[in-house]
Amino acid sequence: MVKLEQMAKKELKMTAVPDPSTEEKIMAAARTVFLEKGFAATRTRDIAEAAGINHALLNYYFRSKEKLFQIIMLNTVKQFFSSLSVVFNNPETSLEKKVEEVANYYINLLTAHPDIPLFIMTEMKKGAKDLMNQVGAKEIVMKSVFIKQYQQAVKEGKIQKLPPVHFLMNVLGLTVFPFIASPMIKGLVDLSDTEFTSLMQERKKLIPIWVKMILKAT
Amino acid sequence: MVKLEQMAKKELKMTAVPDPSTEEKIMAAARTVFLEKGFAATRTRDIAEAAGINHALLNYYFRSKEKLFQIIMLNTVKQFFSSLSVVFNNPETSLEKKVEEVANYYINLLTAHPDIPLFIMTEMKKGAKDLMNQVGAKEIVMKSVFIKQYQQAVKEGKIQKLPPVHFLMNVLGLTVFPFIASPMIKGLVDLSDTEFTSLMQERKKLIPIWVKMILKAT
DNA sequence: GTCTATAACGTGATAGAC
DNA sequence: GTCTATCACGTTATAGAC
Repeated sequence: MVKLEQMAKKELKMTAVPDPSTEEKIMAAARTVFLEKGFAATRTRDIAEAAGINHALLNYYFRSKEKLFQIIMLNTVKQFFSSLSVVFNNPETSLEKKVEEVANYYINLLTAHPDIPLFIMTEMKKGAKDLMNQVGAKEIVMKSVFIKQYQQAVKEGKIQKLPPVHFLMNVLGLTVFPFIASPMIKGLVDLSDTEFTSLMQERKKLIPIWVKMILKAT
Repeated sequence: MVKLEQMAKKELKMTAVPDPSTEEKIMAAARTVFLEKGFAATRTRDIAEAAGINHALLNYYFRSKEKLFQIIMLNTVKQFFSSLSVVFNNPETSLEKKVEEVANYYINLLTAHPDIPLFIMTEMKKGAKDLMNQVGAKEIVMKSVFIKQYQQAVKEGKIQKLPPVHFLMNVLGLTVFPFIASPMIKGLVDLSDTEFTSLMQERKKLIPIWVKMILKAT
C-alpha cells in the first residue's frame, strides 16, 4: 500500500515535465481511457495504444491492469477532495463564500474533465469505504470549518435546522449533477457542447444565490 | 426495431404472472445484473445463473448479449420518463404541485431501484440520441404543460427569468443526485441504508419548498 | 527497458443430441 | 425448448531475445 501511494504521487507530479517517461505516458493514457470507458470496458491494449507504447510495457511497469487502475482511481478521488479541503477549511471565508468557491472550483474542474464524477460514482459502488479512508474524505468534510460554521449558523437561528448532509447533497447536486446527466440533458434540449459549457458558467453565479435561499427556507 | 419494441413490451407486462416463462426469467435476471454491474462488467453466465437457467438459452431467446441489453435499456429509460410524462402533462396541477409529484415519484422509484440513474447515465454516454428518440423524451419534456406553465410564470414576472433547463437540472439534481452519490455520501457521513432512506423521505417535503425559493430568487 | 511471440484463460456464441 | 460439449475469439499476462 505504501508502494501504491508512492506511484500515485508520481502521477500527480506529472505536470510540465520536458520529456515524459514511459511510466508517465502510460499513466496519462490510462487516466484518459479509464475515465472515459470505466474499468471493465477498457482493454490494456487501448491504453498502450493511447500511450504510444508496446502493450507489454504496461505489465512491466504496473504488474496488472488492476494495479494501474487503483493508482488512477486513487489520484482521481484525491483530486476530487483535495481542493475541497482547502476551501472548506479556510477560517477567513463565510459559509456563503465557501459555497461560491466550491461551485467555481467544481465547474471549472468538470468543464475540463467531465468524466470524473460518473467515473468516481460508478467505481465507488465496488468499495467506497477503502478509498474514502485513503484520501481522508470523512475528516476533510465532516470535521471542516465549513461544517462548524454551518452548525453555528443553525444554532444562531440564521438558517434552517437540518443535518448538514442535506446541504452537502444540495450543493453537490446543483453543481455536479448536470455534468453527470449531460448526455441526457443535451439530448433533451438540443444543446451543443459550447452551449452546455456556457450554461455551466451561468450556474457559477446562480448556485450561490440559490443555495442562500435554500438555507433560509422554512 | 419493431421486433425489439415487442419484446420490450413483453418485459413490462411481466407483473404477477403465476409461473414466469423462461424468457421472462431471463429478462428479469438480466435487468438485475445489468443494472448492478453495467454492460461491460456483466457476463452472460451471471445472468443465466441469476435466472436459474442454462446459459445457452440466453442466446436461443435473445440471439446475443447486446440485443438483450438493448431491450433492458429501452425499458429502463422508458420507465424513467413515462410517469414523468403523466405528471408533466397534467393541466390540472400547478407548477409547484408538479415539482412535488416529481420528487415523490422519483424518490419512491429510486428507493426501490437505486441503481437506475447511474445505469442510465453511464450507458447514455454510448448513444443518448437514439434512446431519447425511441422513448420520445424530448417531446415528453420540452412540449409539456409543465414547460408552458414555466414560461407563462416567467412572462408574468412570478419567477426568475431563466431557460427552463436550469430548472430541470435543479429539480433532478436535488432529487436524483443523492442516489447516484449514495456510496460516497454514506461513506462521508456514516449512514446505514435505513438512515439514508429516511433522509430521502425527508427530502420529499423539503425539495418542493427549496425549489419554490429557487424559482423566486433574483 | 523494450520488443516479439505465445501462453493461459475467460467469454460469447453455436452445433447437435435429447 | 432444453441441455452438453465445444468452438472461436479476444484479452491479460509472461517468457525470452535483443
